Amino acid sequence: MTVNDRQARHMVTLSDVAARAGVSLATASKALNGRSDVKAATRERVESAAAELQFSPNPFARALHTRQTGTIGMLTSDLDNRFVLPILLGAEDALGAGSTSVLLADTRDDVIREQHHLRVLKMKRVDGILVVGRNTNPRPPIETDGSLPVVYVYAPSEDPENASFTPDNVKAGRIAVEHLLARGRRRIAFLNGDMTYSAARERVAGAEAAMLAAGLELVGGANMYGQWSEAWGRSGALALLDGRPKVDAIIAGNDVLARGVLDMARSRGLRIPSDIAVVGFDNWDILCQDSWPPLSSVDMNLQDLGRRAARALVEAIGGRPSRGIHLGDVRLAPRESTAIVDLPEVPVS
Amino acid sequence: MTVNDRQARHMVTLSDVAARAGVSLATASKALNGRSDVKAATRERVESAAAELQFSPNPFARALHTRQTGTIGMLTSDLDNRFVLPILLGAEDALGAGSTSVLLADTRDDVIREQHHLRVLKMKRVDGILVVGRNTNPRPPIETDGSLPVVYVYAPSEDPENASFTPDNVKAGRIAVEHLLARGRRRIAFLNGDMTYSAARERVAGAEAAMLAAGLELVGGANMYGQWSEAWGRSGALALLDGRPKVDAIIAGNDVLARGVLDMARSRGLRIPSDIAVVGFDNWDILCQDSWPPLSSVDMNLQDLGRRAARALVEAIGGRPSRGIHLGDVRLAPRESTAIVDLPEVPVS
DNA sequence: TTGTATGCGTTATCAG
DNA sequence: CTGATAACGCATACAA
Repeated sequence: MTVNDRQARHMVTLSDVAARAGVSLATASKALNGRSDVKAATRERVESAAAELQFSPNPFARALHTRQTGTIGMLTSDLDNRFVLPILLGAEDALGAGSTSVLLADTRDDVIREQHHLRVLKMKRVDGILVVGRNTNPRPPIETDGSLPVVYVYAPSEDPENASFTPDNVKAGRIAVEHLLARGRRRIAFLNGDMTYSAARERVAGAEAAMLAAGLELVGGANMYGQWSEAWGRSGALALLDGRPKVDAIIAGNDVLARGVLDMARSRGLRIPSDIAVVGFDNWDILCQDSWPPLSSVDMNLQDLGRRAARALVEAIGGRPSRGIHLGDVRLAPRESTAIVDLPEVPVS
Repeated sequence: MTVNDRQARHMVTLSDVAARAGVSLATASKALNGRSDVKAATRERVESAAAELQFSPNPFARALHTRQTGTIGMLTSDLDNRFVLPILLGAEDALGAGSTSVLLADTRDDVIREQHHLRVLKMKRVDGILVVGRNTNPRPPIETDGSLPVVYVYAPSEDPENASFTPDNVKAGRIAVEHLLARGRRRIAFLNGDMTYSAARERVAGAEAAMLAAGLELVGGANMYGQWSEAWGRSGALALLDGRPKVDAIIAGNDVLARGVLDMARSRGLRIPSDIAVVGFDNWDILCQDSWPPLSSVDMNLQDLGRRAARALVEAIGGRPSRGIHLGDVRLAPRESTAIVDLPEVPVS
């Protein structure tokens, strides 16, 4: 159980395999790595010897030579953030399929900690680094000597030369509107979250553009910013529900806000979706799937984003770097809060 | 940017440091590692030389020798699970302070994947493994040859000889009741989640014991099991609210259920907490902090649990293994849903 | 096609 | 106190 015991335990090495196969160490190495020319029969002998001994090459001895560690560093600014999880999952997914593994480092959004972890990751000789932001606001690039492949996810790098993967928030806003229009809604309001988030600004921009394209305007305009809180969702909704013109749909800047909107709408005696439709963003299952009623939401496809970013990193490590901002696709997850209902004919405004 | 470039880049090695300090390789090594006796002046020279050259020892060369990799594996059955995050965070916290880093592996709760990842982790020569379960149900131990230190978190190992860290769900149930009793509530019901979860069974057991200790009984008994869903929270609450005797407090098996209870209570025109108090478990901020009203909840202290487990693993790696199930402390996070109010005098039952 | 010898960057064991 | 020197496990020119 202790380290000493493990040290004592003889790990089977390549020499053991070679001995068992009756060949030299070099031949065993070549056979196992598919190098050079090795007689098929010999290779077979070596391989079965390796299998019988359950040989697994010591990655450190190998790394000493190849300078490839089969490990990438994941620098996340805030692990305790629901958005990083699916990204991490996707990355782990894409990498784990190969044999590269993920070294995790949480910086707590702290510059000092970030530099510390960066140093540690470099020390561990990671093959590349995935930088995961806590929101989609562009962030300053990490300091490297340029020799280490880096890919940014969620929060893109401020340097457009770097490779970044971030969700398409503009499109997200657009498809929210298009979904509601398709459901026959016309008097749509956009209750937004914190203005300092580019996600908030881009989502409403996309929504506004889609409304314009349909010859409509957002009820209450495009500047209903507040906080990412249910409380603001409730109070914002209250203002909208009591205001004029009457809205028949509210797009909330994210699912948390949408929950507040649902609560307030119900408490005002409105039926959802017949009186008013509600749609959120992020498609956070815990908030959407089982709310009253279940909430339609735009899914930002974060897992896929993480997967793509990880793949790009692997490519970069392989010498095929990518550049620029890659927008991740998004899609709407329809639920009861925007279900089709027979709407009464109402004159516009 | 490519691998070749990096290979070309000359990494400063210990010989460089030694040369610059004008000492031998061996002396430099000793000086830097505080080994053996080295003259203070010499050590100083070596250290400054190392600093000037920004020397960082190649961990692979080192691992080749010491058999210690400074890396632990984290085998999580379900990364996309809110409970693993704080645990991971705590572990990362405890480990990152030293220089051990975390190799992440998500098994998707799949036996095949688990074995695969286990193999990979062993191949990468991790110093130890932290196994994080998706719930607190005991799980079968992972297959190792016993030479590798393993610590189980959240889901304890079925083998009592292994080291496990799991939250104290019994105590959690108890303090929920004690909190409500202290707030003057007497007719308390426990609306529970999925019966197959030991967390559900233990929480209600703790609650029941605490009621008994106060000479009371749970309204509706200890068997109101259902699902971990808001829908069940709503329908269960409906039954309780319309039933007899009238309850003045509902303990929900977790925060999700509690949200359903809140929704239903409000929709029945009840005021919270004056008419009825509600308390949940897990203290999931997104659900508790900003609900209507904010929800009191028992915090399972997962981050601390992760931290403790990680420390135990480090100890085990150092040759001081621990054994058995360690219960993590829990505490109540009071919010408005159980705030003190002037309760009307009511006869019991 | 196979084997020999050498080096990768450290640490550890000995002599000096 | 310091310095050669031998491992550690593997990959690879080069020789056979």
